[in-house]
Amino acid sequence: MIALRRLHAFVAVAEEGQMTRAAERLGMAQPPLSRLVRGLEAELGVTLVRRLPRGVALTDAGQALFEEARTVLARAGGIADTVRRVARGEQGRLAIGFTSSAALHPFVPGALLAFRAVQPGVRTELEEAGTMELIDALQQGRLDAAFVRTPVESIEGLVVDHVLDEPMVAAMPAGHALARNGPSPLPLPALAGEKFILYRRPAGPGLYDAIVAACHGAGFSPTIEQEAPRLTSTLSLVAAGLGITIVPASMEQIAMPGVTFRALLGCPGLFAPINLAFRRSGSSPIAMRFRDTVRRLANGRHGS
Amino acid sequence: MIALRRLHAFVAVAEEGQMTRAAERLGMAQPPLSRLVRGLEAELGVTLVRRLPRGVALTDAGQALFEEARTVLARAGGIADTVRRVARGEQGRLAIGFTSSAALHPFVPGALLAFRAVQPGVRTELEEAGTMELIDALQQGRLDAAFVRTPVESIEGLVVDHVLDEPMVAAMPAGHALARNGPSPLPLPALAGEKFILYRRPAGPGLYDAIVAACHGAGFSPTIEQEAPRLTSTLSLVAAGLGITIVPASMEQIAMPGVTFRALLGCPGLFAPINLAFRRSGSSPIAMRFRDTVRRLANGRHGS
DNA sequence: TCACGACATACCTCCAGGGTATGGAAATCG
DNA sequence: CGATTTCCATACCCTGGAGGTATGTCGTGA
Repeated sequence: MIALRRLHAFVAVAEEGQMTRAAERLGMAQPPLSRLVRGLEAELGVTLVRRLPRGVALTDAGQALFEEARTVLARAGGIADTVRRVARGEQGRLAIGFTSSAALHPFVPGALLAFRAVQPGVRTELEEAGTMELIDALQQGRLDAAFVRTPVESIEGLVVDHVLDEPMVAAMPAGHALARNGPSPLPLPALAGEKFILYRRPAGPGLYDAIVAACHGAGFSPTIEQEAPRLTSTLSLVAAGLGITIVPASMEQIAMPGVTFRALLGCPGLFAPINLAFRRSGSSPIAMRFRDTVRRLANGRHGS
Repeated sequence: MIALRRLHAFVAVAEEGQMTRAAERLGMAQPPLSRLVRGLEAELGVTLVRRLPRGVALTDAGQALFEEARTVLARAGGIADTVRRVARGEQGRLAIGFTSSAALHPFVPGALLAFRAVQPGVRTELEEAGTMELIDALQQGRLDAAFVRTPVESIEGLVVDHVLDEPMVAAMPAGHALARNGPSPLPLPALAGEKFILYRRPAGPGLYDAIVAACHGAGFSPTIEQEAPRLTSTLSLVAAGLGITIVPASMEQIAMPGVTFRALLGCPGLFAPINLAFRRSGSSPIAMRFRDTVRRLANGRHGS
C-alpha cells in the first residue's frame, strides 16, 4: 500500500518541479525526499520523474500518479473534518419514525422542520409505521427516535420523553343523533349507551385504558363494539356506521367523509399523549440533539 | 495526516466488528491494533467505536470514518495499477496533430484507427493546424506527434520519421484546355507555359522546391502566378481560374467543384511525402508506441 | 575553469509501530 | 454461582523505516 505521506511528498515535487524547493515546502531536508521519490519508483517499478540539470520533469507515469494522488489526498484531507463534524452531531443521518396518528399532530412535522433548520448538515430520514414496528426498528438501531402515542417506557432498552398531551374528541357517523346538536362540547356521559370502537393498545397501557377509565369516571361502562389495530382505522369503522369512538383532537385533520367530530366536556385524565422514544444507550449525538430540540419545543408550548 | 494503513486497519475492525478477528485478518497481533484504533481516536479527538463485552460497535463518527476510508482506500488501491499501466503505455493520452493536407491521405486516419484498436486504454486527441502551429505545439509538449508534409528534420529538438511518398497530380480549372483531353496521364512538359499556384514552404524545403525542380528537369521553368499559405487553399485559387497547380494525389478526395485533376507521367523525384514528427527527447511511452504502430503500417505498404 | 545549483550517496539517529506477556471485565457454562 | 471463555486494555521490548547531516557528482554558465 502506498503511504499517504509519500503521495503528499510526490505531489509537492510535481508541483514545485524541483526536489530541493519541494523539500523546503515540506519542512524536510532534500536527501530524504530524493530517496522517497526513488522509493516510490522502486515500489511501482516505474520511472516517475526525469532528472534534469535543473529540477525534475514528470514522466507520463509521474503525471498520472500526480493526478491520482491529488484526488486521493483531497479526499483524505477532508476525512478528519468530516468525522469530527459527525461526532459533534453537525453532520450525518437521523432516522425518525412515527405512527400515522402522531404524524397528524402539527408538533411532529414542526419539530422535524425546526431540527432541519438548526442542523442543516443532517440528513433526516422519515418512516411511518405501526408502534410495534417502530419499537423493533429502534431496538435494532434502524431508527434513532420515534414519535409514538403509547408510553413505551417499560420496553426493554428504550427510554421515553413525554412531549405533549392533547385533548380528545368524540367521532361519530355524520348522520348520528349526537352529530346534530351543533358544534358545542359534549359531556362524556352523553356517550353512555353508544357502541364504542376502540384502538387496542399494542404495547403497554394506552388510549384504550384511558378512555375506558374516563367513561367509568363519568358513571358508565362503555360498550366495546369492536377493536382496531390502528387509530386511523377506527375512523373508517365509524364512517361505516359501526359505532362511535374517541380519538386525539388532531385526528380531525383527516376530515374523513361521513365522520363528525365533537369536542368533549370536562374529562379529567382523558387526553392523548405524544411521546418520543429512544434507545436507552448507544444513541448518536445527532439523536441527542434532536431530543434537545424536541424538549425545547415542548417546553415552549408548556405542556399544552 | 491520517496514514493510509491506519484507515485500512480501521476498516478491517469496522467490517469484522471485532478487534481480535480484524487483527487476525490484518496479519498482526491484537494489542497493536487496539492501540492503533485508540491512536486514531486521539488524533481525531473523537470516539470511533463503543467497546462492548463482545466486540466493538461503530459510533456515528466511526461509521462516517468507515465509509470515507473505504472510498479513499479503493481509490488509493487502484493508483499503483493505473500508474504502471500508464508507464507501459497502455493507458493515458495521446495528442496527435496533422496538417489538413496530411489528413486527406487515408493512411493518417488509418494509422489512428489502428492505434486505437491496439491500445484501447489510450485516449487520442486530434488537432488539425498549420505546419508552424504543429511544430510549436510539439516543442511545447502540447502534442505528442504530428503528421506533416514538409521534412522538418532540421527543426531544433524534433525528430522525423518518413512515412510514405505519394504521387502528385495536376489540378486545373474544369474548363481548362488540358482538362478536355480525357483522364489519361499527362506528361509534365505539357504544363510548360501554364501559370502555377504553389504552396509556399513554411519551414525547410518542401513541395514547392520539388515541383520547381521537376519542371526544370522536364525542360521548362514554371511561371509562379501566386503562392498560397496552405495546400488546400491552392485548390480554391485553381477553381477561381487563376492558374493550375500540382498537389498530392490524395487531394483529389476534396472533389472541389470547378477543379479537374489529371495524373502526371514520368516525373522522377516528384512526389509528396508524409512525415511524422516527434520531440527528440522526453517523448512519452505512448508516443513511442504510436511511432512503432506507424512504422509497422508504413512498412506494410512498403513505401508505396 | 571555477563556482553554483541540484540530485545522489553514505552514515547516523530516533521513534512509530509491531510483538509478547498479562490484566480485567462481561458473558456463558457446568 | 464459581469456572471458563472471550475480548479489549496495559506494560514493556524491539526493529525498521524515515529523517537529519555531511559530502559526492554532474551539468551549467560566467
